[in-house]
Amino acid sequence: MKKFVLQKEEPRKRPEDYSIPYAELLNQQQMDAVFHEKGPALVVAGAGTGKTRTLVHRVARLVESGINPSNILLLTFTRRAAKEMLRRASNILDERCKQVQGGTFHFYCSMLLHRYSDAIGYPSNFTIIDTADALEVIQFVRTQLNLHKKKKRFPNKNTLLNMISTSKNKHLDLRIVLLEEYPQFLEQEEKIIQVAEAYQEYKEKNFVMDFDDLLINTRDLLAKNDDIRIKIASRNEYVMVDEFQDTNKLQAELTELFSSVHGNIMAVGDDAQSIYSFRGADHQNIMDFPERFKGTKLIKLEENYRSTPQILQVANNLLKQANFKFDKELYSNNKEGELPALVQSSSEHDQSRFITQALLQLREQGKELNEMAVLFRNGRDSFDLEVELNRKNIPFVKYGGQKFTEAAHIKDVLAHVRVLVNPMDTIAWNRVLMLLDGIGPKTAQDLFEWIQLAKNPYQLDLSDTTSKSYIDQLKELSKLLVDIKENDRSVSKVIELIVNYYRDFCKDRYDDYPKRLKDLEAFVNVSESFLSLPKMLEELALDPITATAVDTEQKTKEEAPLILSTIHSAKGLEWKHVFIIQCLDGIIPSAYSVEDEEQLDEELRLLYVAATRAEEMLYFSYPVLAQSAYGDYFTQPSRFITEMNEELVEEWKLIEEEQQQQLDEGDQKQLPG
DNA sequence: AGAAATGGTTTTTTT
DNA sequence: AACCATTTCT
Repeated sequence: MKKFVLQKEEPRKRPEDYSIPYAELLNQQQMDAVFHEKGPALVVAGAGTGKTRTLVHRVARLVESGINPSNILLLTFTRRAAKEMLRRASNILDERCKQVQGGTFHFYCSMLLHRYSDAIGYPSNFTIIDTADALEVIQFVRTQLNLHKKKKRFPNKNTLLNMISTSKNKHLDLRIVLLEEYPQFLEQEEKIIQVAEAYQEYKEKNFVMDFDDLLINTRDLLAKNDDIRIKIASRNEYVMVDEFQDTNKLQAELTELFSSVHGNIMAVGDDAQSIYSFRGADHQNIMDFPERFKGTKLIKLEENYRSTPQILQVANNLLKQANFKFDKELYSNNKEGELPALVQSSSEHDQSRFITQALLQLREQGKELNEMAVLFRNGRDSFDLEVELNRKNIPFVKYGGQKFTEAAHIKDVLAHVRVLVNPMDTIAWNRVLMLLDGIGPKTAQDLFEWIQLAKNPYQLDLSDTTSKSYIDQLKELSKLLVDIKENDRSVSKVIELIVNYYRDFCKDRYDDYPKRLKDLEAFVNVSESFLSLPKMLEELALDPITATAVDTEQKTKEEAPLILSTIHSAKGLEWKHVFIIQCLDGIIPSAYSVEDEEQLDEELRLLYVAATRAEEMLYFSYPVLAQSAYGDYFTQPSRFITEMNEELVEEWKLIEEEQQQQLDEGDQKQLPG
């Protein structure tokens, strides 16, 4: 027998043992995070302090040290963020980094639940409903319960879903939620609870889960089945959670469960950037982390590499206004810049003119459009600007506000897909049938009862009711569905057929149909990238198309577009020039938050997040006059801006060209000879 | 009875 | 602009 001696492999511990020169690329605190070995760690990272950079290098370092990439779990706020980080890690190391488990809590939970569906009594092909679907279910059970016929106005479906979701995310009784947050609806408590129960029942009967269910059911799965928990957590040798300040209590619990075998958990976040409490996020999670995970190593990243000192001064000054103080002061060794601008315009439209012209001027100076961004509190705050940008042919993409896949016309098309994928989908059939003339909630419901019993749910010949006005339309629909079912076509071909069928409905229903028809064409193109109809539905639910509109044809040659974004959707991103528009009291802070100190603080953090996106130059802009249905009225600039130390910003005055010329002439007259 | 039209109210941010 | 409740139409 021959002996072969295996050398003992020294675990790589010190930076010098690695091929990547980490010490040259990172500062000391970042190094501490990247080289943190075992046990829990909390990285408190201020805006622009290289948080993402640190996570990316930590992934690379762990993989390089020999950890199997699929035993690393990286949880992020969006799937896009996870993909981007793994791409960057692959760039600095190699492709192995792409095998790191990653994504949102919802995505990872969905994966686990599909795998262990038996344990919770669901079929493995249960479907996920997004917010818009959930709203339709609420609407459906609401009409079924026939709750109206009361002088008192019943909460709308959005409010109802918010109530239900809050009670689940914060683990409170629905009554308590009503008492604390919706006292105006307390009178209707019984009926609201009825809706909540009917909603829950619908989901269980139809084997669907909403976003909250994904988290709750995973928590229950792991908490009640120790064998499954150990199996899953054993695999998660290293767990990292990004944006920890925006996780909710459930997610904090899940974090603990996921890492419960190895205990190697690193959370990264910034309590000053917590902006999702409306969704149940609890920035207390950051403060509680060291208690939840005993022996936590605390690492603080404090040097900002993103912005000029002038921008940071403004950001720091904003935070000082908080009712509940932060112990935070960003500093930077970056080179000096200009004072942030405070721009007052006479109207919203003049504001749009200013932004557009300023953008064009910057472009002439050689700046790329995609180095600039316009940020705002609400999706609608950019409507006027969008019109102006279109007029000036400035290409832009908008993030936040209504998503592409949430628009009614796209939902209509998708409802046909859902009917084809699952003929028992009540809500989808409802939507499809109610498009037809003469079919309302009741008839749609009756037809669905019939469909449930039919041999072929797509063969809609109800020969005995020929007298009905909608019978011909029903035949058309049936022809489409049967045809798609019987032929094996590509996803995009199917979408094209549905769009062709739907086009006339679109024209009838919407005045702005040209725009919507364009969206439909774009959707046919987008659908090419999906492998199957069920996969498409799943992907779109967990990772919806975040832009508001999608280009019909990929205009590859054209320049990279300007970014318009809600502040919420701008999280984690950065641009050289950042314009924050509609800085008005009532908008930011939102009128709904001014009563409550904590909510007011969140609005302040929102403005802080917006301001810290800027690298070179920051502009706050607001109009003094606003239009409403009843006429124009004067507005107040945001209290956060008026309370700011005025030396930190420079006021810009907008002057019309003619006025300027008159001024010039006036000046000349005063000049001697 | 049930669909469509009309009038008055409310309107955030998103996985 | 979307939504809810009520009124009018088929």
